[in-house]
Amino acid sequence: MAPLREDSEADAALAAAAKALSHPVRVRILRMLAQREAKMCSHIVDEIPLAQSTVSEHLRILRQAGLIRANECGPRVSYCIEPAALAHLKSLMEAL
Amino acid sequence: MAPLREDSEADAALAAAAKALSHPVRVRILRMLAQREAKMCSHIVDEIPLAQSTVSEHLRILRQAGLIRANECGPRVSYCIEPAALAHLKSLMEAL
DNA sequence: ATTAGATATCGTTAATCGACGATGAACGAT
DNA sequence: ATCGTTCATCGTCGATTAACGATATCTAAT
Repeated sequence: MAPLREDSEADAALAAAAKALSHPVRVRILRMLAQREAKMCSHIVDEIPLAQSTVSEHLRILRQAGLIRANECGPRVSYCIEPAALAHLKSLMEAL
Repeated sequence: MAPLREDSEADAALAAAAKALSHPVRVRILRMLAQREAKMCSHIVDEIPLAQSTVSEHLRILRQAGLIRANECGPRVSYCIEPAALAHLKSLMEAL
């Protein structure tokens, strides 16, 4: 029942998460969100010297990796950490 | 004395390490090296279905990121984990 | 000196990434 | 109904990545 190479899924999962963290701006965003509970997208854009569309793209990557979650409140969107995903990533790293 | 954005270096360091881990083959290589003490390059090539030059390139990336070390023994090269770098990476991850 | 084996490096190609401006969709306020 | 704000998506462009085969280097052995 076990796959031929039992670690290959964990390899892919860790690589995918690492890829999401492989850009300094995304690490910075994650750190921002880890400190305070949640942040409006516009607030994040204000603190990062990049175009709004670029920041939005980084947020999309973090979101698709499952590391952050978006909460829509009217026209605004607030982002927060997804604690379970972050914990999972940390455990994958520890297992190395 | 502290820089304006005190975390930017840690951001860059974590992003760089994550980038080195952002490919499943590199995760797999790191896992192989973490299990046994060291492995010959040829042994790694044998276990991975990619061209020798491609595996060598992945090894170079891991080496330049400081995560592994190469020991030349005659015409052979054996690779092993760089424990301090791995520990540093883990602590950067934990700090998230 | 030649050969064989083991690696690293080079050059190329297709694919992916990072950044941007422009546009579009959703919503609240006027 | 229109407007302004907020955010996501699209199209584009240059830069980077991943993979390969071919080639160069280095050493041990013959």
